[in-house]
Amino acid sequence: MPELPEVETIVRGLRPRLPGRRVRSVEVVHGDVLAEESSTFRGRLEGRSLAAVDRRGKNVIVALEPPGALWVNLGMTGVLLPDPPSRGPGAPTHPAVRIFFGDGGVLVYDDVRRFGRLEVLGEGASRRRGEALGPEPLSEALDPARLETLLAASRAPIRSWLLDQKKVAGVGNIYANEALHRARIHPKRPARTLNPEEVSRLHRALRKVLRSAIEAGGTTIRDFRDAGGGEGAFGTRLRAYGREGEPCLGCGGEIRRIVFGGRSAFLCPRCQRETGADGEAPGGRPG
DNA sequence: AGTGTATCCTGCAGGC
DNA sequence: TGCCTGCAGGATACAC
Repeated sequence: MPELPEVETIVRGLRPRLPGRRVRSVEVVHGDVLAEESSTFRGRLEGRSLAAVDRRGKNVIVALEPPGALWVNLGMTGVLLPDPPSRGPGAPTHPAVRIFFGDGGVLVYDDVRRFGRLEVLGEGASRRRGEALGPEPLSEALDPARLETLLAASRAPIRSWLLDQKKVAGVGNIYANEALHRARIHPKRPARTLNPEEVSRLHRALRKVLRSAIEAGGTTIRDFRDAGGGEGAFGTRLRAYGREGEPCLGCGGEIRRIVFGGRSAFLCPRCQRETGADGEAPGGRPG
């Protein structure tokens, strides 16, 4: 569920609230969200302090003291709620892990489907985990030249390429579709067939859509909540994702849904041609 | 290397 | 109202 903008929104909400707090105890309600044994997880966390909150791709990283890090991948429906109310609006509905602090507060990991994963890593393992992910799309590390080089190495459909966290970190199905629509590139185009102009458009569209979504506090389709339990406002600004049958805001054509790679893709067949767009010979060279 | 499929789970919308 | 099917912001493992 949460992609880069949603995770960034969560991280910004947690940042003023977690650093400096010491873990007194950990309650594991559903051990299946842990990448390790419950006892191991608890033993690694209890007694340590939370030092900082950061994001890498779609992961929340809580730096620990003594040094190490709690990595949280939110899966489809995971949320991190600091000091939530115990009942009423904003209360956890499916708590999986509760981290109790010495000051009497609590951080709840709540996850309806329990596809999320929490893991406490040492410094080295945490660094290696970060290095295994592709560059951050909003960082200087991913300029158009770098993107072009990376794309040239792959025949995968561009939408699948964007979803691969080892290629670029943080892009999920919503923003992959949104960026491709804005860049007028068909989701199935093999990555290596994008010409420099298209790569440039994709680079710009990706950054713009991610930045705008962060500004809006992310996209709430159904489950996403920020650290305060609030919803993201970007849903009303989606141009392709989830708009099957509705008019394309660019040309008035009809947004269509296709399925490949096991996921829905949304596109405007007029703005995003699979072949022959603008006479640029997208779709690849014969041979 | 890339693709299709299955798996982990629960909830919700839509059709009947 | 109930039952059924399909679908969901993710990640991974497997066979081909």
